[in-house]
Amino acid sequence: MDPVPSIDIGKALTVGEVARRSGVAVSALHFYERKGLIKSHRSAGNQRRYHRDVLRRVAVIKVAQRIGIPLAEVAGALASLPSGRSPTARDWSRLSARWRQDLDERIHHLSQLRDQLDDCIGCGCLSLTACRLRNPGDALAETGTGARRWEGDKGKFR
Amino acid sequence: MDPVPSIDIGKALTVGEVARRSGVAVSALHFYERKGLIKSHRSAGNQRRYHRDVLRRVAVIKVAQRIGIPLAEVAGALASLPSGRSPTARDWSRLSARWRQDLDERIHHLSQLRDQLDDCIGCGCLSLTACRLRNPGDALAETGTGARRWEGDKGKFR
DNA sequence: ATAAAAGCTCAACCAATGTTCAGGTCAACA
DNA sequence: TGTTGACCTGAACATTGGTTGAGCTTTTAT
Repeated sequence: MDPVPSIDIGKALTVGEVARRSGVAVSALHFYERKGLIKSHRSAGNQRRYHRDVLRRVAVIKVAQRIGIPLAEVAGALASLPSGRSPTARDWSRLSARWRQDLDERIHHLSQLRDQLDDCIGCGCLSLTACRLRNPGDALAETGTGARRWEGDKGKFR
Repeated sequence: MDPVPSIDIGKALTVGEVARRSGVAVSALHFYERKGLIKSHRSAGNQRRYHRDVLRRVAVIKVAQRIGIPLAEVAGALASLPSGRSPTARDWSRLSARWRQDLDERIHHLSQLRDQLDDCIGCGCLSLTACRLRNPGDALAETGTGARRWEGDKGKFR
């Protein structure tokens, strides 16, 4: 077996390996690192080496992205995890429950919008005074200055 | 070949007036014009003057934005309208029916995602092989290279 | 030993939706 | 007539989530 396993490092992963196994591009991993979502240590020759738990972290990132959570928020959430250890099922539970709420609100928001649109298609009004579509603020508050949320996972032209 | 405004021009609107009455910034109106969503003619001194129907067009734009239709698509839709005349109730009906579909799909998409998330919160797995959240493609196809859709109307820091 | 593959950094660029600024002009009111 | 507020253009900047390229180094395979 392994003659020199000081601590179970379990073979660090290179950036290319992480990219292949997680399905995100190398450039994206660099980017996530700059943004503080993942960490690496360096080889003697200054190349990135990742602990295996990075795979789970990237998985969390990808799911959060699909839900529509901006990276900055994911960064905060991941930072709240005890560093050094891999996110456990319990950690994931905590994060995902929060994000689920977010998702739910978004769905609710869109559903209300759809209902208003249905009304409006009927009346065809776009009336300045009466149309609820044109006059938000009752059901749909313009909730301050937040990051934009994207829905789709498109935009992967390759 | 237009000696005098014979037809009821009804006092053209300045860009400031349109901004105040439509609730969008002057800079946004310039932008919409560059993108071909609205048109203006010019005063003797090269200032923009708008026909009143611009207000209705801007209303359509704003609603489309809330629904999450990218401007380029709105531009196409507005261009398909007989130019020169204001969008009628019937025009609006046609457009909004299409956009409603779009909205519906988006809601559906998000709902599926929520259901998957619910499953996953329960199991806490994020399993590489089993987790549907991590392995899209069955219910949620990564549908090609489309424009991103935004949900919120935030990001108006002023 | 050497060549190819993979990795490094930094900068520039993409798309979408605008805003802000600088420098100059126009229009309306007193 | 003068002043002030509204308007003009063009360029640069902002945000989010990355990608692409140039130029150079490290690692791996033959």
